[in-house]
Amino acid sequence: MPELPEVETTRRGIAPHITGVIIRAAVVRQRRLRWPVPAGLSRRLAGQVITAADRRGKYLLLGTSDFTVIIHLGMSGSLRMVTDGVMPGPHDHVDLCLGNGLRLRLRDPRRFGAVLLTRRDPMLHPLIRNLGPEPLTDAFDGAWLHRRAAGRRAPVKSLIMDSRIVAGVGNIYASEALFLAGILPARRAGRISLKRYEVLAGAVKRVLTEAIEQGGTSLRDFVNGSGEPGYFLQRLLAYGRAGEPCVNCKTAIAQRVLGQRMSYYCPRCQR
DNA sequence: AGTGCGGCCTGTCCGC
DNA sequence: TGCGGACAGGCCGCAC
Repeated sequence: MPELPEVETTRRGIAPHITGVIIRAAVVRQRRLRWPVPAGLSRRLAGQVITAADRRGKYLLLGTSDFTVIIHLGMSGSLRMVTDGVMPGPHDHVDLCLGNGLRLRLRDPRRFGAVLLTRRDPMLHPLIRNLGPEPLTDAFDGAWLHRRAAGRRAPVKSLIMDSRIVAGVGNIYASEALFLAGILPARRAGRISLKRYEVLAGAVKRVLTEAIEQGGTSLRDFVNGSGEPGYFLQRLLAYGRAGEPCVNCKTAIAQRVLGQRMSYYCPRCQR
């Protein structure tokens, strides 16, 4: 489900309900996610106050008095606030039960998501440590992309989906950004000019910013912390539009698998 | 070091 | 209406 805009939408939705609130307990109905949910989660979190709801790439970082709860939504995960007493569905795997009568509930049918716990600086966690810059900061720009692309023969789409290069760009927004930038997704990363990478970096920032403003993209079941869908789906120009006319030139949008992921592009506008 | 895959899961959709 | 197979928003860990 979620790329950076969907995770950010989730973060903004839940933050007001959880920050400054004490955790009473955790209910774990299914431990087997991407990695096992830590043993003793409820015992360790009971009494902890949530002090922050941050995001790094696609990871949500819930800071508490002594820990950070690291949450990843994988392919099909969503988080929402429910009141105590709302019955869990079959894929509602974890609840954080809060002192204000609300629960933060993780639903994840495919179980590619994760709930982890660390006592240390979360930025040093193995899953976080090697992430590239946040795409919406100044650390991410065309010069950075151009430098990291040097010598790479893989497709540029694979480059911008590599979380070590830039954090949080997934399959939807990679296709969208390349469409906006007029670059073919299959073009070899090492053979693109600095000038074009500057355009691409701008396109990544633009598409992610606009998607956040629209509350993310709901393809199947993405919902924000209140259970509402996002509206960026209606603004997708390439992703999922194979065979439909390009908004610029009317040529049929093409699709092709690159790096095991489906890619969508205009064979005329993108070079 | 960079690249390409298998694998982890369930739900949905499509063609027969 | 049922069934098999392909596919889906991620990404680690491994072999080469």
